[in-house]
Amino acid sequence: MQHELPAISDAEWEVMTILWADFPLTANEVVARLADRKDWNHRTVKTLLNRLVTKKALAFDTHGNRYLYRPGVQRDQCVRGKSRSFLDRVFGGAVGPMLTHFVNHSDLSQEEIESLRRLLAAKSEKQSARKGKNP
Amino acid sequence: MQHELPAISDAEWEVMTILWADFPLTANEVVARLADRKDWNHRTVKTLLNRLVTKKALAFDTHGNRYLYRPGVQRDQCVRGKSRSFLDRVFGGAVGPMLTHFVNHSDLSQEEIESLRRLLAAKSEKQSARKGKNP
DNA sequence: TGTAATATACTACAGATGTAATCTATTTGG
DNA sequence: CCAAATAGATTACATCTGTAGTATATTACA
Repeated sequence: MQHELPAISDAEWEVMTILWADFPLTANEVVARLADRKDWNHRTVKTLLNRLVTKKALAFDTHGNRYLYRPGVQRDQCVRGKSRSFLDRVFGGAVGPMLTHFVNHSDLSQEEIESLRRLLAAKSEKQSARKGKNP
Repeated sequence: MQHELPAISDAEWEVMTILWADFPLTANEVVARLADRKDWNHRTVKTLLNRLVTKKALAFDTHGNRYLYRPGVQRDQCVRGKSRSFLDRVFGGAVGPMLTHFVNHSDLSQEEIESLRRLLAAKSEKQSARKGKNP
C-alpha cells in the first residue's frame, strides 16, 4: 500500500532523476551530475535536495557531516502518477487517442515500431485469453 | 508560424477544454459546463477566464455588456506542447519507453489495440518507403 | 589549536497558481 | 426612473516554484 506520492515539481524532478539513476550520492555528487544538463547554482540544487527531503521524496543517511541522499519514493510510482495526471488532463483520460497522438507526432525507429507492435500483439493475446473471465 | 504558446496551468486547462469543445460561450455558460466536472466557485472560473485572456490563450467578442469567449490558441498546438514537455521531463524525451509504459499500464480495448497496430504498420510502411531519402 | 573551507539549515524574494472576495459599471424588472 | 441583480475589473492571499543568499555548525589543514 503506497501512500500519497509527494508532488514533485519540474526542477525537483531533475534532481530525482539523478538519484533514481544512482544512489546514494552526496549533495556535491548530485550537483556534479546535474552540471552538464542544467546551469544551476549549487545552492539551488541544495535547496531542491532539501525540499525533496521535506516532502519525503528523498531520504538520507548521515556520513560524517554530510548526507548521503537516496530516493524516498520509487521512480516507477512517480512516473505512473505523472503519466496518469498528464493523461487525464490533456487527453481526458483516453489512452487510445493519446497513444495515437504520439505515434503520429513522433519519430520512431523501425525497431521501436516493431517492438511496440509485438507488445500490442502480446497484449491482445493476453486479453482474449482471459475473455469472459471478467469480475 | 506559431508564436510562443502561452503557459496554461492545470486549472486553466479545464477552462480551455470547454472552449475548445464549443465556442463562443459566455462566462456563465462556461461556468455551467464546468459545474459537473469541477466544484469551483463561479468567481474562480471568472478569474481563470481573465487570466487566459491576459495570456492570449482566449479571446472574446463583446456582446452587449458580456463577453463571448473563444479560443485564442489551437488545442492541437497546446496538446503538442504539453505532450512534448511531459515526454521530455518524465521519459527524458524517449518516445519508445513512454509508449511502452502506457501500453503496459493501461486498459486498451481490442479495437484500440488493433487500431494502434494498424497505425504502427502504416508508419512502418511510410518510413521504409522513404528510406535513403534523408536530407 | 585556530582558522579557513565546507556542509547543512534557514531566510529571501518574485512570479505562478488555486481559490475567491470586493469594487464598479451596466442592465433590467417593478 | 430607481434599485436590485449582474457583468466584468481589480484586489487578496496563501502556497508552490525557481533561484539563490546568509547564518551556523563542523571539519580539516597549517
